[in-house]
Amino acid sequence: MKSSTVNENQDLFVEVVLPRPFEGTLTYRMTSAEAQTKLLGSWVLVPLGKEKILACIWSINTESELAGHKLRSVLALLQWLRPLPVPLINLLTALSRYYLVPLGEVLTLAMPRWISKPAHLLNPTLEQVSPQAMQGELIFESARESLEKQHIYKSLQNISQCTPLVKGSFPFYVDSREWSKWKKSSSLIELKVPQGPTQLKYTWTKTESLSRQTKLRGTIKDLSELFAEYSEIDHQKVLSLLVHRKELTVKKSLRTLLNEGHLKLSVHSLVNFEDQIDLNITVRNQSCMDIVLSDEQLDAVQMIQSTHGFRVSLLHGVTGSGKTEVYLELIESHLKQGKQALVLVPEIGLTPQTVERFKKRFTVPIYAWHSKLQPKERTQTWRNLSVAGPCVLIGARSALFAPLHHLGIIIVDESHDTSYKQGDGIRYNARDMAILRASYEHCPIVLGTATPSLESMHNAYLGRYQLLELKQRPTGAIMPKVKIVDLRTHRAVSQDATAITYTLAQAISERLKRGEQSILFLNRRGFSQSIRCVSCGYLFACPQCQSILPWHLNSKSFECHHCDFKALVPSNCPQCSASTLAHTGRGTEKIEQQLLSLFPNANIIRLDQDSTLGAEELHQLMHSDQVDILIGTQMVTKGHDFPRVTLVGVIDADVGVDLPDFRANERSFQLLSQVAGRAGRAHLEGEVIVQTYRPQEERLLASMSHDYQRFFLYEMTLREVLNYPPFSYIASIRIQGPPSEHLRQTLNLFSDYFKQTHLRVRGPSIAPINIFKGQERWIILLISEKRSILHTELNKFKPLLKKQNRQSIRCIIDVDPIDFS
DNA sequence: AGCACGCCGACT
DNA sequence: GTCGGCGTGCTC
Repeated sequence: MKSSTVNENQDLFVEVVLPRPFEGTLTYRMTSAEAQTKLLGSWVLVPLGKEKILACIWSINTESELAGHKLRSVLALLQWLRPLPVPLINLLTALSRYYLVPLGEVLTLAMPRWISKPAHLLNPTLEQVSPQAMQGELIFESARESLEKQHIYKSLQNISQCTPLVKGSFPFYVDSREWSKWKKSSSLIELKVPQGPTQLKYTWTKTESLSRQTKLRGTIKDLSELFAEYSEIDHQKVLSLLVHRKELTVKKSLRTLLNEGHLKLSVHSLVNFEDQIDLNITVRNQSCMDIVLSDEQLDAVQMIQSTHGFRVSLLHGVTGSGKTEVYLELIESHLKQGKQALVLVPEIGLTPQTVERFKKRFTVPIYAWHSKLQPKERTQTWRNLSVAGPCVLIGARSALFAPLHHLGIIIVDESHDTSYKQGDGIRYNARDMAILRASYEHCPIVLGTATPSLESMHNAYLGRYQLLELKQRPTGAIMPKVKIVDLRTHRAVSQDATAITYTLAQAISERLKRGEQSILFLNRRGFSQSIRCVSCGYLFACPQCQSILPWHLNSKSFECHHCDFKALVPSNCPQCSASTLAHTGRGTEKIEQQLLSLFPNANIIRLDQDSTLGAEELHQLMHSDQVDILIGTQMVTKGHDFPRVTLVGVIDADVGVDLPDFRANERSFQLLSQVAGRAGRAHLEGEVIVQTYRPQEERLLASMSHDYQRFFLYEMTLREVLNYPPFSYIASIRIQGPPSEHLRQTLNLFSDYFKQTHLRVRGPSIAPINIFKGQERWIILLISEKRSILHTELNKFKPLLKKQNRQSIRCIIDVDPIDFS
């Protein structure tokens, strides 16, 4: 990219990525005259077929294999859009290879759907008309010629290089007939892009004397006087100096002068993308001066700061150990150096609170980035970021691809959270990609969590990550006592409240008396109804394939999802012959009813997927004394700090562990640890009651004693024996479509194919949950001890997959899947 | 993705 | 005899 040494008008070849599902880049010509600015990552308008679309420059070459072929030229270099940061280009390229997603699709991650008002761009540099030019191009060409006769065309051309043209924002008058004519003649291209990041400064240059001006009166006279005084003048200033005239009249007169060639319009100051970094600016709010870190926290900060450049630090700290303080401290030091910070959080729900906390602490802009953001806000933030100085960006997954140009540090909060893995579309893991981005940015990254994923901890032990532990709670709060209640021996408190044992009911009742709060946690995620014996805990398994048998309401019988086994429910338990068979999977509403029957006077609120309660409202409610008991699913476990909660009850700690998922135990442990962290965060001692049919399992015993190490060692042994991650690498092939011969053929083809490879193959097995009626979903698991082998095989397989991807069958590769259903 | 080309059913 | 279905394949 040494444009200065390239001869004028010598052709360059640029490799561009288009937001289309193409595997690689496309090559276009570009003259070096256009190439005076930095090109890498720049946004250009290119022709593709008969379309004209926005693309991003991935590389620049002076030679090309395709030279001499029918290469087309870049239409325009859109200088008002800031080029994509180079580390982001590298990240997207790597992501595309790692997850086997076409580059073009990957680009859309860093390219928000610019759905603000459509802007218009005058086609400034048309391709040369070739003999074989299409009809459309000829029409266009003639339109351009007629336009070129007007001086005004040149002016428009200048402007459109620097900012998109939006009707009404012209410095001169354009009537709507003319406008629509241009649009129709396709000399204007409609683009959905944001307007330039800053307002443009227009400068007028007087070229000829105005003596030949025919009607030197009115506004024209005013203007000519103005231009006599100033040889160069800002467009806005013209308007402000002629406020006594109607703006439209001024614009019309300007147009006349322009059209007759008395004036030239040149666009001078572009947006200045070369920001200057302010060192040692004040970033901390005055009101936040008195924060004192504990020795542990201070150590962690110093250890992370001890090296410059890229390094992964795993910050392992129990709930309430003050990880956020560590983040804030680290971020502050980077902000002081004029750098930016990126904070990834798992759920949209806790973003507002986190944002508030950061806003209190820092004077620099704090931006939020999540899916609930309005398109307008999103575009605004995207634009702000591209020119931002020191700032903090807090967001979910997709914030990772935000155009931060001075990234100084990345924080991944709750880094164990599985929602970092995107479950549809481009199935990337934001935690892993964040590490990759940090490596390209040469900046530190901190993975914070109370329960590290086995993969992360494994990496820490291998020395790939720096491990930092926060073992104490600076507030002095002690960890809650955890009591395990064996559902096989403990009876329900009453006929009307079958889900609640006497022990739990007793504990709740105590809190009610003391005016403290309880949280009841119910995890019913992705679990179809099944039947179990409440006496011995026996769960019906398929006699043919050992998987858990789901019970179907419509057939009132068991139907195995992995084979063709079907059976009616027996009246007695096959294990202990008791007649105490009951359905699993109790909903939150049901629990609410049961609680009301027990405590008719208690104030109970429910929080689940279909509850309309926002995070703000919940917070307020819980801090008031209008709530005694909160019932909820996953959501109650995250981020909230409710000081008056002293009891957490887990209704059924076994939900989810029977899923055909080797990470089920890990997730259960993480969930239980997190739930336990909700109890007794302030000065009141907390208690956790866990109801379970399997009190002897390690995930429970370890979480009971708040012993991550114990769980880690136990589970790692299992993973090693079974050869699961982190001792192996997995990819899955998901095949979805209506049951058909073609589907069966595809499944057979794939499984036969993989049997010839070096990969371990499991499946195809049908996914437990069929989302769409009449659709089947199959999964083939591919396992290898070497990541490179897995990738090589997947790449070899990909053409085959693409070929089968038809007739309403969808085949997807999922690298590092977390979701096996 | 969009768009054209291409080969088989119900209509002026 | 044509209009139109979407299956297939290409776009620098």
